[in-house]
Amino acid sequence: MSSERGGGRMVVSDRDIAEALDALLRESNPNSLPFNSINGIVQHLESKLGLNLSHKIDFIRSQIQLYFQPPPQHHKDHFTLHQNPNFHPHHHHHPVSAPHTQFHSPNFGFPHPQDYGFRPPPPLQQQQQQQTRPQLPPPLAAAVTSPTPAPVAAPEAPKESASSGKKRRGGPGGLNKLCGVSPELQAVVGQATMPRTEIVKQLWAYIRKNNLQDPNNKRKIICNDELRVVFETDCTDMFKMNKLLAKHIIPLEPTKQTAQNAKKAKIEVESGSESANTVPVVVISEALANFFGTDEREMSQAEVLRQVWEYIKVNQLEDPLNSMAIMCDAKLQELFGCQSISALGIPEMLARLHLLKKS
DNA sequence: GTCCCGCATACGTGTTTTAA
DNA sequence: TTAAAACACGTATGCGGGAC
Repeated sequence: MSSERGGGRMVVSDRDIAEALDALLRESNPNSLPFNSINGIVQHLESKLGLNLSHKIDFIRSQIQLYFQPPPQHHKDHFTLHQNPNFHPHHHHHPVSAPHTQFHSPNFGFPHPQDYGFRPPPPLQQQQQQQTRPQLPPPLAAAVTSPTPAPVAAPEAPKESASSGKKRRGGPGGLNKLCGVSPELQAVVGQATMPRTEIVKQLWAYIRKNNLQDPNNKRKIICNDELRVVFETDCTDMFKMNKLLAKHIIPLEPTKQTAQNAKKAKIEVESGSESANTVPVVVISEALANFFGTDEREMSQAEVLRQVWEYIKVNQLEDPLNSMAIMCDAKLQELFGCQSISALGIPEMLARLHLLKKS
C-alpha cells in the first residue's frame, strides 16, 4: 500500500484504490457480492484502506464498470473452439447462433486483460464506447450507474503516422493479448494470465513497492529473492528487464507469428541451440490428469488453463446470468472443492491445488 | 491479368529515467 | 516539457513470385 501523507492529510492514489477494489471483487463471489450499492463498496474500501473515499466515488464507479465490461469481440478467429475429444458435453449440441454457444471472451474464455490488476482510466473515446454498452451483474448495475454522467470532451484527433495515415489502437489483440505468466513471475505480479503490458506495469509496481531501484541510479533494479528467481541475477537494469521478462511470458494460443517462431525454434532445436526451450512446463496433479483424461503429467501452464476453460465452455458451465461465475459440475467440484467459482479465481485455484513446479 | 500466398517491414503500447 | 532509450510481438500493409 503506497498511501502517503501529503500536508498532514492521508493521500491515496487511484492505483491503490483500483488495486484494493480489484482484490475485493476478485475475492468476492460474483453472484453474492456482499454489497448492493456503490456506497456499500466505498464503505468496504474505506475500512480496508482506512481512508475517506467519498471524493473518489466516481473513480470507483468507473472502475467497477470496467471490471464487469464484456470484452470487445473483434477477431472471429478467436471464437474457434478446439474440441477436446476427452470432453463430452452434458447438453445437446446447440446451433452456433444459440446464446449459450456464443462465447463471451475472445480468448477461449480466459478472463479479459481488463479483468486483471490495475486498470488505468481508459481513453475518453473508449469510455464513450463503454458507456453505450454497460453489462453489470444486476445488483451492481444500478449501483454503478452514475446519475450524472461525466462530461465528455471532444475526442482528441488521433495521432497519425506520417507514413501510413492509420493507427491501430486498443482491442484484444496486439499488446493487449492475454499471456500466460510463469509460476516464478506469478509470485511477483500475482496473476497467472495477463497482457504483457499489464505484466510490465505490475512488475514496476512491485519494484516501487519493495524499493528495489538503486537510489544512485534508478535505472538499475536490485533483485530481491523473488526477482532473483525470475531474472536469475542479483542486479539488472530497466532495459534488460524486458528481455529477461520474456522468458516468463507464455503465449496462450498459437498465432501466425508464433507459428513462425515455433518453426524457427524447431530449427534451433535441430541445430542444437539452447534458446529454443523456454516455455515453462509444470507438473499437474493426478486428479487434474484424470480430469483431462490423460496420463501425461507435464504440460505448459497455458495449456492447463486452456483445457480447463475448454471444458467449461463445452459443458456450458458459465452462469448464463453472469459469465464471471462458473457453476461447477461434479467433475469440477471434485477438482476445486466448491460448487461455484469466480472465473478470475480459476488460475489461482489451479496453481494452488493442482500445479507443481517442475524441478 | 488477377488472385493468392509468404515474407518483410512499420506501427502501436507500456514502463522509467535522463538529457536536451 | 519532450524526446529518446530498450524491449516485447500481434497486426496491418506492401511487395514479389507462382499458379491459373
